Amino acid sequence: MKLSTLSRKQEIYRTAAKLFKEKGYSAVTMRDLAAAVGIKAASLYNHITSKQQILSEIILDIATQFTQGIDAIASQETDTITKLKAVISQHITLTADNPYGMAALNNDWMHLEGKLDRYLDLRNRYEKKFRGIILEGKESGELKEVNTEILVYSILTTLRNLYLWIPKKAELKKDELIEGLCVTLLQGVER
Amino acid sequence: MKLSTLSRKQEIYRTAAKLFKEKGYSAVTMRDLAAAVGIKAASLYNHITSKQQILSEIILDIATQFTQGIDAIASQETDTITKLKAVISQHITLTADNPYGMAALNNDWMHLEGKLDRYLDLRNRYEKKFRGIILEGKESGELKEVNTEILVYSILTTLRNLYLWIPKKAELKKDELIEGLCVTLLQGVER
DNA sequence: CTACAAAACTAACGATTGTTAGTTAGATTT
DNA sequence: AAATCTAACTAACAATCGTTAGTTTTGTAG
Repeated sequence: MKLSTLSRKQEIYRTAAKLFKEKGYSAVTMRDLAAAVGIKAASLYNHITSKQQILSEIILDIATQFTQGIDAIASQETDTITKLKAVISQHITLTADNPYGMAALNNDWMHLEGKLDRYLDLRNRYEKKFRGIILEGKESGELKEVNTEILVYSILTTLRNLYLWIPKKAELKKDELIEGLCVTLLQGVER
Repeated sequence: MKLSTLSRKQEIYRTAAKLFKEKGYSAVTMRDLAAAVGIKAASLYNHITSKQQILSEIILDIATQFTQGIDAIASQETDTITKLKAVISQHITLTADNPYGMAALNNDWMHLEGKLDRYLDLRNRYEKKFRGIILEGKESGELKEVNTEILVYSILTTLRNLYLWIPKKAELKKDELIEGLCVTLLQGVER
């Protein structure tokens, strides 16, 4: 019973994330979600407590993973390029694991209401750590003297939007993807 | 009267785009929009015909500009790097002109309903032209032999999401931004 | 000053929203 | 067999949605 409850609950979360990606949080009704799961809307409430909570759970779960991951990477004692490759690799791994959740995180975070501050904290912490890695690399001479903000924006945007693209290119092996993205983002494309 | 009607209408469109960026199309009610403009919801309909039409107008206007722009760039008789710089420059210019509209285009296109096919046509045409420029550059040896799809994804994603970032960094002069992005995207950051 | 049109208003409509209450079928435990 | 529990159901709620109808205010041209 505990097992079946849990799997039903997780089925609801997964289905919700998928619908949120397709239409956005606000456009998905509890009746949409229920139909996709194969039950009536009221029955959802035997497993979840509110629409809000579904969104919060999806987003904060992923955001926490990212923040913990970059904390670990930033505190490693290696060169900047290695750290950047680890960041890229983490993004690819977590996105491949949960592309629908990543979509919700990117597009629906502003509907978090009660958990909004918590999310923004995690997001700021992540960005600060990432910027720290970049600054370190510029000081050590490993990175070019490009405008820091442009660089941070450019890399983070590419990584944050991987969810739009990874599911469609499943044939690309993860290792090739990591390698290809590292070359493109770090070494550029101009010969 | 024609003048005041037009400016009121355009005020509604601009305000709508701004609200769409903040909360997404579905979460913005006609009462929200009316309040932001300073009138009652019913009064909006003296100027516009439906919520749908506001979204369609905002998105298709920008999408058309982008497609026309890349058609012109692709048919130029210059090297690939020059064309790519022109594409980057166009993105920066159009985004700076209308960052809220760019947000709607990126996040709310799936709510276009009747005009969805038209939008997808424009989008596909744009992507094909862009991919064509990339392939040309690889054939001529101007670009490295990186996976084409990774490259197309990486550059287009960065450019499409400039709206998230340009308004906050207004102090950056446009020329610096173009130069900085070209270096970052084309030549990479690794020394 | 009058006439007319543009643009605001109030009121309300039918539909849909998230959610609650109360009930029931079926499985598990005692 | 009786009791309990889980997870589904139907029905309905108050609120809010986009939009329409009808009316009043406002500004301008003759």
